[in-house]
Amino acid sequence: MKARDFLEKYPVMRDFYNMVGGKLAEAMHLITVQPGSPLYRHGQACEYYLMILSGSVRVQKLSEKGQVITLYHLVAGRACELTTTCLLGGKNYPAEAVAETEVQAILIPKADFQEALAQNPEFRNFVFSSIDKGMNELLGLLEDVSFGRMDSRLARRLLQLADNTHPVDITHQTLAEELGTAREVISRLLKGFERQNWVRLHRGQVEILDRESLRKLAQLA
Amino acid sequence: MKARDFLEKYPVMRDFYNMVGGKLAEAMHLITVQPGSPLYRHGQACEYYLMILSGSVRVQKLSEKGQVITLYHLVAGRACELTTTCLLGGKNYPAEAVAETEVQAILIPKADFQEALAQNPEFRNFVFSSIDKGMNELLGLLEDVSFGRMDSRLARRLLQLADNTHPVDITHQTLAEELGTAREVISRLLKGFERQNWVRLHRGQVEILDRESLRKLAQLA
DNA sequence: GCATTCTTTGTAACAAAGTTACTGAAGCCT
DNA sequence: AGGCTTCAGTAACTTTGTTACAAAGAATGC
Repeated sequence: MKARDFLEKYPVMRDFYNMVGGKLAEAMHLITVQPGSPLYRHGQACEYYLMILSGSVRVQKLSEKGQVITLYHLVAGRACELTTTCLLGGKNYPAEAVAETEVQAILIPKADFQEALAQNPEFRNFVFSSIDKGMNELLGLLEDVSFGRMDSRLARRLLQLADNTHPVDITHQTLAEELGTAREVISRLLKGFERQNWVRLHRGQVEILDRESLRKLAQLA
Repeated sequence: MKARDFLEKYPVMRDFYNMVGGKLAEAMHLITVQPGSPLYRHGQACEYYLMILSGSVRVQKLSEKGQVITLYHLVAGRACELTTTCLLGGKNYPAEAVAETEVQAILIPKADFQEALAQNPEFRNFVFSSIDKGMNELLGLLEDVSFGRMDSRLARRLLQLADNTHPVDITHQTLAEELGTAREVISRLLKGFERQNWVRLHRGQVEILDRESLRKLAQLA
């Protein structure tokens, strides 16, 4: 794809494109991933720098018993920090990434990435602060999981999701995987929210009735 | 301190010293920290690369309510990965580090660190894989906190601690802060272990009687 | 349409972990 | 010895996680 067409199609990438320059831009691969398909799997070797152009990706960690917790989501313009650290460290992926929608992404081969990292101070800076951001996000999650109450965490997540599309289209199971808990816990809590008239529940959908009360619950811890 | 004396005193640093070379070695500061004193605090700006020469440091995250969870421990020869990411990203510390014993450490000023990072491929590699290791350790902790049972986690930690010194000298409170739970939970679980004759409890000390049973408990998740 | 099957949700009963509120025991200091 | 501080024990209760089903809604096949 020509640079012009590329930038016209993905305007979020303007700064990135200018930063990395034409040479790295040529090394990039463009990929499309279907919803539900993996971008990478646990244990897989890490060969490419990964950045999302469009759509949404869930990065999650599985336990041995098949339990799931979502680490973060990748949206347009965000590089996957886990991939980046992995690439730097030369180890295999410690988690997996799954497309939530159809996803467009760019891959930059390891060698080209490393060359750019060595030669381009601006890019180096970009990569380093992205790692730092990712680490901080993970620490926040750890704090939340360790000390936060589940009702509070659920309320917060619902509000976040409602910012994008209101009635939030999501199953209890998926919410459970977002927060690293069991489906039954989510059902129980949501039913409680409904009794307070904070939400109305439908199959595969949560309708938010009282943002303010949810916000208050989300606040505390 | 002369290089010779330094290496004689801290033989773990041989490889590191050879890697970074004399120039960086001259930029290093040597510090001593008393037990209980902080090496850095949450919110503080990060100005130095940090590596431990002797003693032991606990790196921990505090919640707003004063709850504590230990992220990892630094021992001789280990660089603090959180410090490193922080330094790369230019942000403030998202956690704190406290000396558990008397600690000797070296500090490398940010500017010297960055120069070495740019110019020394071997050092770059070292730093990158250390970050990767730190990230993986944190992900492991997250998994453990999210899905592991507390009795299993406690058993594992006791065995780890017993590897260093046998009767393990530690209070229930400190164990709780290691695992990110409440003191009461630890007391309850330890009392259970004692009833099974797996341990004997003393003030500020846990004596391990049945390693095998603890190991079995530690195993499962 | 109607039966079958799969997915999603509801719920009860119980276990594990976190919280609140005390009590008592052990060590330290004067 | 008496008083103070730190550490440990425990009961009662709440929240969260687990196990085990049941039922409702949606999709599929006939």
